Amino acid sequence: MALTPPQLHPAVKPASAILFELFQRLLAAYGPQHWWPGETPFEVTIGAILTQSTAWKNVERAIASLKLRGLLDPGELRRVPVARLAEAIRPSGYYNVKAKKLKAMAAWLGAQKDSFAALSRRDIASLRLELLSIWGVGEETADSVLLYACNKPVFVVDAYTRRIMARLGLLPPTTDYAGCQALFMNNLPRHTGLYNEYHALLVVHGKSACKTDPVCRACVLASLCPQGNRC
DNA sequence: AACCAGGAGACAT
DNA sequence: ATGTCTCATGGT
Repeated sequence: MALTPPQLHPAVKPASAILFELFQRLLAAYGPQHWWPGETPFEVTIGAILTQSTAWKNVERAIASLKLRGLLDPGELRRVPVARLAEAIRPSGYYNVKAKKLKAMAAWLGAQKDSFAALSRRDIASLRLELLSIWGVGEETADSVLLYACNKPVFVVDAYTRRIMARLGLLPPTTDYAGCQALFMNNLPRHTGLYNEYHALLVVHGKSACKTDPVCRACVLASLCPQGNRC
């Protein structure tokens, strides 16, 4: 094509500006979240699997149960029979599949010498592919481990992120994981601390009143919503 | 008392 | 490639 039509009106506000403003508002409204709730990178990783489609409250119970039984350790997870592991994580739901997932993760960690320090030194792209190859680890779980356990600048996308972005009109509702992740990573500086806090804030906001209301009142993102109060 | 949580794998289309 | 089903406890 030879010609690019002249821009008749100034381009819409760049995505980078919108995303940064969104972040500022969430931070001002909810405050720093200091995620991930977990004392060690290993515990973060276990939590990332246990929280799949599950309320965090139930995950806390499962993790407490693992601690109580001395199972919150990669070696112990490898040793314990799956049936007993399933029983231990029962409050988190889906305990049979999740027991298998924890086993798969523990086995892989063993091949990494159970060292998150070593993992954190590795290349992001190849590490992500390896995490995705573990049974039970999908994109969100892999990215949660990369960001919150390995301190990598990788943006985590979840159901809340998708819904909020769609309601703000920043993405089509059908946008896939990679597309949603790209919006953030291509328009924000690749800083671990920023991604850490941003994702946490999106989750916190997602759980707020805006969850079910088609039109939410007193929403902290009100001024960013295109048509009415729908974030 | 239905509805749903900080998803992912198996399987059909 | 995209859609549907399954997995399961506990809170609202």
